[in-house]
Amino acid sequence: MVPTLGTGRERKLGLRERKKIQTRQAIRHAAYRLFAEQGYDATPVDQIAEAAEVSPSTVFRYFPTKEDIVLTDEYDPVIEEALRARPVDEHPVESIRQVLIASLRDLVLHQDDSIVLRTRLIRDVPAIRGRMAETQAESNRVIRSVLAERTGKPADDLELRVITSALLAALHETVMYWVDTGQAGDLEALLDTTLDVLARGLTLPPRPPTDDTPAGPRP
Amino acid sequence: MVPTLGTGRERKLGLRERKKIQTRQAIRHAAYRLFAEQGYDATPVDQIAEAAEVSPSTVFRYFPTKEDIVLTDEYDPVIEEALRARPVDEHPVESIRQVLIASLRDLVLHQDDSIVLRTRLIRDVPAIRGRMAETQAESNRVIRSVLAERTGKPADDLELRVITSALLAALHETVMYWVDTGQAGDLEALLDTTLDVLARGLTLPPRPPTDDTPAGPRP
DNA sequence: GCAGAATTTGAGAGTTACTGTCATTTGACG
DNA sequence: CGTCAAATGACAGTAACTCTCAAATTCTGC
Repeated sequence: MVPTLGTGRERKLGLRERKKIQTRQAIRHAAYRLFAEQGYDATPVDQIAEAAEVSPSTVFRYFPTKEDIVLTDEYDPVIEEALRARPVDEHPVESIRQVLIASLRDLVLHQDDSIVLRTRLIRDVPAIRGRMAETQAESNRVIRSVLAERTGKPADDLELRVITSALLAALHETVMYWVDTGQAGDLEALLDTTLDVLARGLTLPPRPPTDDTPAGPRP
Repeated sequence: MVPTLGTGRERKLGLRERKKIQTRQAIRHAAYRLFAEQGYDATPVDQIAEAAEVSPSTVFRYFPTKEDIVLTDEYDPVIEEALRARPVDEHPVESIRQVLIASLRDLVLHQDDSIVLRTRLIRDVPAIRGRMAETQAESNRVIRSVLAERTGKPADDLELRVITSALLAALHETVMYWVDTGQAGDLEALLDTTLDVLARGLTLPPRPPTDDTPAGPRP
């Protein structure tokens, strides 16, 4: 099969492709609705299929596992690109900080609240939480490869592995904290705190907030 | 295989309790052997039950999920106790370092190679890897509570959560690295490297080891 | 437009990890 | 020995997948 090269963008999606995207979204929307209504475990795939008006086979064709209906994250390429755009000699923690804050603002701008739904499911459903480890491992790999490129170190270098895994775990924990506290605080400020702790070498703050600085997040 | 009965401290346990321990081990040993022989996914629980000479019901009574046959770690209480024994004002990263190195030496002393088998399964089987996240979350909670006690901070404090999750993720990554490289290097030295990276704020080493400058503290 | 190729879909049967129930067995103990 | 509680096994049932194959749908060359 020889696709016509360089004929514009993917503006001209065939009917087939469009239907696929449509089906995918139908399944996901149906699933999210049912999960919210009756819970994840209490919602069989058959029911999702029925609600999305497809056969159960089709659901599994689009999402290899039920968990994948919730956990399909397409942020990795975005993060990767943004990360590559940072100055080469910048401290990794600082680079991540900038990239995350930027994409976070983007999300807020687009009123995308699916993160909250997703994060709640990740927190509450063990199966999803487990599968989350997989996607996090993937992000890990992506970020590590960027850091490897710019430091000249091999991608399987222990120190790189440690840096990225610790970083990602800490960030994940921060979002969890945010959701745990009802998304009350300012996520940006929380991320700042987290990255500071990391940059500080996992120590507690050098001085306790005994003065009248009203900086702390108040849930 | 003839089990040696009633030796050592098991004397005080009733026959019932001893049989329970025996059954538990029989299941686990059968499972490990079959997993090694034919792979995890290719080994149904029924087969494990048969090999262990118990009914499938019994297997599920001892291990709620198939993954739990692999992932039952009873190290948490040990770690917790050892951690509490450290000086209160010690840097958390340093406390962990000491505790881990001690228990590591203990493992090597007892010729316990189940860690390697386990870690390989964790690396290679997605289902187990996923469930691993759960047990790690549990360890997370335990360690966090110890740190909370000695710092006076609430257990759900963001900074504590960040410290423990980053720490555990980094340690897990280190063991993975060790297994990836065929358990060739010295695990203690690897742990040192890792904890140094954390204490250093996730930076790369200040200067590459090109000259003969006497390095920092090397025990 | 149309025939045929390629792809997607649905239906159904099969496997496996679990869950719940209940009768039987087995160790604990006076 | 007899009784009681705990452990076990047999069985039925559910739900998440997997595989296979035929029917429906879209694409392609003419």
